[in-house]
Amino acid sequence: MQQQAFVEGTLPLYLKVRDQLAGQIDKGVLTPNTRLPSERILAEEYGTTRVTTRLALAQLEAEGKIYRSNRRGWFVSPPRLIYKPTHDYSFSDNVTAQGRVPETETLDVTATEANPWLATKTGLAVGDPVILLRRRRQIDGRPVLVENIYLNATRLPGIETYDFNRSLWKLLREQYGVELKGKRIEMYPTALVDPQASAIGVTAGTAGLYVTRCSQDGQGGFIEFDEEFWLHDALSIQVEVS
Amino acid sequence: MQQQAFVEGTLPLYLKVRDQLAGQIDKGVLTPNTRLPSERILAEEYGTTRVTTRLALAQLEAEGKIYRSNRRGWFVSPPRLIYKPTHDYSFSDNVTAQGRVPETETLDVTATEANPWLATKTGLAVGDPVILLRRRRQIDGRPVLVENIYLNATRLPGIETYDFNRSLWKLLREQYGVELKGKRIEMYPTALVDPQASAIGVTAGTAGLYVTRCSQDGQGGFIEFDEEFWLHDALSIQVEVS
DNA sequence: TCGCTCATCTGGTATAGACCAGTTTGACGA
DNA sequence: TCGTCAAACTGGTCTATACCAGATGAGCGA
Repeated sequence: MQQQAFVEGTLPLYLKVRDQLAGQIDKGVLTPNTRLPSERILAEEYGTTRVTTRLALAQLEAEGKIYRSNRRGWFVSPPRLIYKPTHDYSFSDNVTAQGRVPETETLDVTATEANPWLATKTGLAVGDPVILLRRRRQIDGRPVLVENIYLNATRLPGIETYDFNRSLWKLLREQYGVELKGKRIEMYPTALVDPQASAIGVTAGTAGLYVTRCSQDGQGGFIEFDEEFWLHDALSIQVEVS
Repeated sequence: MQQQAFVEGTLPLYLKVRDQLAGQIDKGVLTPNTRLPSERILAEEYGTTRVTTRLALAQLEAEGKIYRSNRRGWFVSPPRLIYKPTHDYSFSDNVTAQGRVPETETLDVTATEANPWLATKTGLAVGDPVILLRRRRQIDGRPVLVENIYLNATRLPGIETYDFNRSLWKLLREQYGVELKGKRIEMYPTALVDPQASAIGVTAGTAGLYVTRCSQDGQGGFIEFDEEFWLHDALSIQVEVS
């Protein structure tokens, strides 16, 4: 992306503070996952108050340059994970391939039924049995997304008995002989609200990216519908068409 | 997306205000492009201060439910434009097809050279001649994106003389016989900073989506590299793979 | 050595003001 | 009737302060 044009002294104070900190990040003085000085100390350093300092920090957070860890402080954001939704099937493989450490936790598994919203998304009938799987996934120890996975219980009998802390894609292939083919992906930026915000451990209102993915097998049968809530600074999406 | 779970009275005040306003929007009491009451009036209504009220408004803004117009007030966001980057070539056609009114303004056209950053993105050599075209695009009178388009000046001689307030894709096809084929798309959520923020007419720090698109013709030759800065609440992206 | 407690540090939420800079509107005058 | 201009109103920025709740780490005791 282009650099911000230099602007003279009429720049608001909170943007001057932003520019100072952004400069230190870009120059590498502050490296990924480094903690910034506390808000009170920054306020004193720049001769202003916490409120104004927080404006500057919120700005950097919105740009994806820093993130906060609940009541522990502000940290420099690591590089974004490159995510190719049309190619990547395995979160773990993708994270590992980029030299980072993935982790997946299953939050809960529930047997339920398709509601009207899910029915329109998947082509199921309202009331069809589905398994709802909620997982949290981390990169280098930082939670970056939570996901709700709706599985076609008719097509995948007994799937709720397996271990979900591994690649779902491999499970489907090895246990059910399913090869995922077609995908319909939809995404837009939004803020994370509860319950997803607390599941990731961020405050409500943190910027995020909402991604849904509907997968089918080779015959066009519905297999799984995936709803992902990402931290907005954690990923960069790439799509190639030819 | 899922609804936020109901939480009891320990909810912070600014989230209660958020929920009240969000309810009015969801129920249709407040309709798209309606102005909200002013911050001072909302503060009085909810028995709190402007700072807290602004927290609630910022939260709704982050969710994409409302947007602000500089010193004119807060407004309810219209529906997101559905954008299929792999299929859609024409902004105008896409907006029109969704029953809305597009508008394109050319900000400036500059003859320049590929810098190292552009060279890696496009495959051009550093110093190769390019035309930089900056445009602003609106939906229903609201600016929703600015874009920097880098055109291959060698491949498209004299292109700087045309009218750019129309579809670039049609211009390329009709005047140069170019059919865009391959595309490499990259996008991530970030905040808009100057000069893009002022070009759209929002304050620096407004949430946005940064999209780049590199297009080639049928022979794989580089045609144009497009850098788009969208308001984050203005679009929903859809990608289909089979 | 290990576990617990508690002081201290962090950000999170909130109040109560102030002044500034664009936008809008309505009254006034030509 | 129409344009002008000033008042009123909007959000934008900022100060100064307060208290809360979760995270942390030092130190104490078993």
